[in-house]
Amino acid sequence: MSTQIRKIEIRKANEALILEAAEKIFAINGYKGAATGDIAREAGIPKANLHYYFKTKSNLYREVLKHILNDWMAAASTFDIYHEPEEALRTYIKAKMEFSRQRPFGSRVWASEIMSGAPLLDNFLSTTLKAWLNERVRTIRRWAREEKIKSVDPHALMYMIWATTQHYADFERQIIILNGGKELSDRRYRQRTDEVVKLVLGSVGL
Amino acid sequence: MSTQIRKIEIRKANEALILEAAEKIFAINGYKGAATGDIAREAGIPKANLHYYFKTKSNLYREVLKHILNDWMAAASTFDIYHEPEEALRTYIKAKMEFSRQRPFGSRVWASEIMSGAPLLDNFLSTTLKAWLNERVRTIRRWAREEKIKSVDPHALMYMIWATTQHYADFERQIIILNGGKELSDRRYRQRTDEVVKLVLGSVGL
DNA sequence: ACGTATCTTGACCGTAGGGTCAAGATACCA
DNA sequence: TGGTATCTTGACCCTACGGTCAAGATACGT
Repeated sequence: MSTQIRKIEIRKANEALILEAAEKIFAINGYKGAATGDIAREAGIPKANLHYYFKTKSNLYREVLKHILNDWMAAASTFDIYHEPEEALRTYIKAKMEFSRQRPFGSRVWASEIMSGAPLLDNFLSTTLKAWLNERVRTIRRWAREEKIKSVDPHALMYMIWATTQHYADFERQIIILNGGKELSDRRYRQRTDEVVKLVLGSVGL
Repeated sequence: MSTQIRKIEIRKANEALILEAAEKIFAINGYKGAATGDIAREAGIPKANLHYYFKTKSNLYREVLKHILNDWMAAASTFDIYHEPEEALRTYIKAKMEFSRQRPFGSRVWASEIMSGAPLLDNFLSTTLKAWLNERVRTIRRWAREEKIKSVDPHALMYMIWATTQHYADFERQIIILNGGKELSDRRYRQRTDEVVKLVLGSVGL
C-alpha cells in the first residue's frame, strides 16, 4: 500500500546484479550446467538471497533470456533506419558487432539455448523473429529486383551476417587465443568491424 | 597376453556407441550439464558399463573432443588441394558445410567448449590451429598481392567462413524453426551451400 | 571342459546443487 | 517509538549425479 521507494530501489539494484551474474554463468556453463550457488557467488550474495529475488533457476533463466531478446531486437531495428542497401547493411552489421562487443555473455546464452534445442526460444523464434526475418528477406529481394545489389539468397545472406557478427562474441576465447592470447583492442575491433562490413557488402556486389 | 579378437571388437563397438551418444549429450547440455547417466541411456547401456569403458566423465569428454578435432582438421586440409583461390575456397567451404551437415553435434561440442573458456582446447588452438590459420592467412595475402582476389583482412575472411559454415550446425534448431519447423532437405542444403560459396567468393571479388 | 580375462549390471556411496525455512536485520510509515 | 513489510542469511532437506564395487555372465585359449 505504501511507496517505499528505497526498498524498491534495493530490489531493482539486486535484481540487476543477479541478472548480470546469471548471464555470465549461464553463458559459460549453459542452463543445466549453471549452479545457482555459482551465480550467487558471482553476484556477491548468499544463495538464499538469490532465491529470494528469483524463486527458481528456471525463472531467473527466463528473465535473462528476456533481457537478451530485448537488446537483440534493439540492434535488429537498426536495419530499417536506412532504405538503401549499403547504409542499411552497414548500420545493422555495426550494431550487431557492437552488441557482440558489449554483451558477449548475452550472445553466448542465446547460442547455448539454441544448441540445447531452444525449448524456451521456440515461441519467440517462430513468431517474432520469423516475422522480422521475412520482412528483411522481402527487402533484400526488392533490392535485388531493383538491381541495387547482386541477386543472392536472402536467408543465406542474413545467416552469414548473424553468424559472423555473433562469432566475435561466442568464439571470443578462440579469437583471443588465435590472436596470441591478447584480446582485440577497441581500435582493432573497430577495424575488424569495418572489414566485416566490407566483406558482406562485397558479397552482394557493393 | 592373448589376442581375443572378438572381445576387442566388442570394446571398439561399445566405445564407438558411447562416444556417439556422448557427443550428442555434450552438444545439447555442455560439459557440466551433461550427465553420464543420460549418455548411458542414450547409448542404451547401464551407467556402470559406461564407466567401465571410460573411467571418468572428463576422460570421455576428452575423447569426444579428440574425435572432433580429427574430423575438423580433415575438413581443413581440403583448403590446400587447390592453388587457385576460387577452387580452394569453394572446396573448403563445401567440406565445412558437409561437416556441419554430418556432424552437427560435434560442431556444437566444439562451440560449447569455446564458450566455456576452452580449458581443454587452449593447447590445440594456440599451437595446431594457430599455425594452420597463419599458413592460410599467408596464402590469402599472396592471392591479394597477385591480384587474384580483392585485398581483404584474411582473419576477417576466415572467421566469416568458419562462423557461417558452423552456423548451420550450431544454430540448426533456429534455422529449422525459421524454416517453418521443417529441416532443410538435402537438395535445399546443397543449394544453400552453393549460395554460401557464392557469397564468400563475392566478398573477395570473385 | 576348465581356467582366465574381459564384460555386464544392480546396488550402493558421498558430494553437489536446487530450493526451503525461520530467525534476525533493515527500512518505512504513523 | 512501535508496528509492519521487505530484506538477509546460515542451516537444513532431498534429489541427482559421478563414481565404485562385487557378483555374475560371456568369450577365449588350451
